[in-house]
Amino acid sequence: SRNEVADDIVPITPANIDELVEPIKAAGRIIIVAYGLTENKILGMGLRFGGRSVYLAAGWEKLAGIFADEKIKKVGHDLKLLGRSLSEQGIDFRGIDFDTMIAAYCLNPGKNFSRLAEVALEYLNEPIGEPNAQRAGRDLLVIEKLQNKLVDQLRAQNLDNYFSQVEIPLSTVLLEMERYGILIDRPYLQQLVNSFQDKITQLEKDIYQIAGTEFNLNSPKQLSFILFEKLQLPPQRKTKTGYSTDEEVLRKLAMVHELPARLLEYRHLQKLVSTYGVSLLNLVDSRTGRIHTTFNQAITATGRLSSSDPNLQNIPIRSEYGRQIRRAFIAPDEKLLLSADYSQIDLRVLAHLSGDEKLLKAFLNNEDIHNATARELFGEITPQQRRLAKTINFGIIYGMSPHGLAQELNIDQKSARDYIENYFSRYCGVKKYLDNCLGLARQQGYVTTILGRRRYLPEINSANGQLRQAAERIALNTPIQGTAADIIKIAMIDIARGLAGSDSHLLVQVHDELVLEVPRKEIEKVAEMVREKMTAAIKLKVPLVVDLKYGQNWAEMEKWQ
DNA sequence: CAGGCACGC
DNA sequence: GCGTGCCTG
Repeated sequence: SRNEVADDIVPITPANIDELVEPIKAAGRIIIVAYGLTENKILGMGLRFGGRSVYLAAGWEKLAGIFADEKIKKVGHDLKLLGRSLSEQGIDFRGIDFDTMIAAYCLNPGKNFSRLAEVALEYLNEPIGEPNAQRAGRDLLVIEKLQNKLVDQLRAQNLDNYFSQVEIPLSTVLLEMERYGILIDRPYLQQLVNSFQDKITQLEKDIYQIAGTEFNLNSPKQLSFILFEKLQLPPQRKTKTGYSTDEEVLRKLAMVHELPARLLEYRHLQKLVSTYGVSLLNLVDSRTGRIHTTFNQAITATGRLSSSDPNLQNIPIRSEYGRQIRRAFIAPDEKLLLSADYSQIDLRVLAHLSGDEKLLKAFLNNEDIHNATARELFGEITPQQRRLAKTINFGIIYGMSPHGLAQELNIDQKSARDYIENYFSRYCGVKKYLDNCLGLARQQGYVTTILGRRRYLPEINSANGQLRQAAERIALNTPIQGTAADIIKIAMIDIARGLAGSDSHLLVQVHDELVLEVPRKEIEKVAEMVREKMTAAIKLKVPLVVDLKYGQNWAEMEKWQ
């Protein structure tokens, strides 16, 4: 049957491409495969429409009108990537209708379906060979068959709406965000890198002097020798390969020796320079001065997005030096950055899913949730008790064990267990809900989010205690984290629609935060629209609260009302 | 390529 | 709990 498929595809010379336009329009639907997308180029492209397949080795710009036409439905595998590539060549891409990567991800987000071959193997039990001249013809038919199969399975899991109304529209929103990019203040960032680099050089000198020898500061192995053998400092913790030299360890050692203190600062600055300084500067588009990340829509097991090249979801914020990096993300003069983040969305989701009376009441009264928890658990709200309550709240969301909580709070496991027991006796709705999650997970082999997306947990009944407990934490965390992800996805689609045709743009999503670029004149209108779309994305038993900020850069922002 | 480490939510 | 990325060896 391979030959039959291979014969099915017709190579088209650039001169004849124009003749495809009318038939494609008549078909109204086109399956696309593209090869060699890596270097902002395309090596070849297969198209299938109206029951026939063609292969183009060049000349697809003549089909720009087809690609840009929203009414012509596009079917393929990772179409956002194709859209990015076409965009580099000045060709707009609209009308994403079905994506086998995203469909397969919706059905099983725990698996890697980044390549068509992996989806074909899973759902058609059909291996895909090495690329060759006939590859496109076969891939087009594979996608056609896969679509039918995946549509059936989505329907069977009642995910067809979620797929077509959330994930598919989202892929276009993400494509636009990637294409638009976020502006970088390059001279500022370069200057900042230089000044950090000077500090690093000085710290290196100091550390070598204190150690009495030069060594590679970036090597935990060499550092471990200096700290624990040469200087005879007390090791705190072991790793697989030796003694740990992580931040927690160095903090302890810093109390008895000055080298670890310097090293902490060195590591911090080195991290900022290498991850957020140099590499960020290298990724700025020289034409636009902007950074164009890639949002991965089909990577995480919980349904969150991820971001890479560069990762804009882990830009520093906590330390002062870190905030200086963040300051390099700017709006052009006539515009502002608008940041909108969900307040405590995870705990609000937990309140909704569990129906716990105390948690619901705290949010309905718009209380500070960590204060409310502190009052409930300890009867008082000292800063210390609030911190404790906050850590416990985080622990609940992460399905944290007594062991994990003990480590986080630096207390013994017995005390940690007491805290957790106390929490569950006060918030018994939460306790019941989490127990029920575990029961369902064990019985069904999966857990679900509010929109019905599943995450399978093959290890949930494992005889291996470590694996089983890890699966149990996942079972507790995924419905919460995954539901929060569902909610912000809906909000993004609604906001993008609200912005259509305007000069305001979504730029970045950071799990519970959206960053937009907005003309100064529109800031009030857009801020209110964003708040409205985010709070109304989904109706929960508690209100969704959104905090808005605006400013010329991503670090220095003022509250919006 | 795995491990250690560190940045974010 | 969920990611990405730098560096070393």
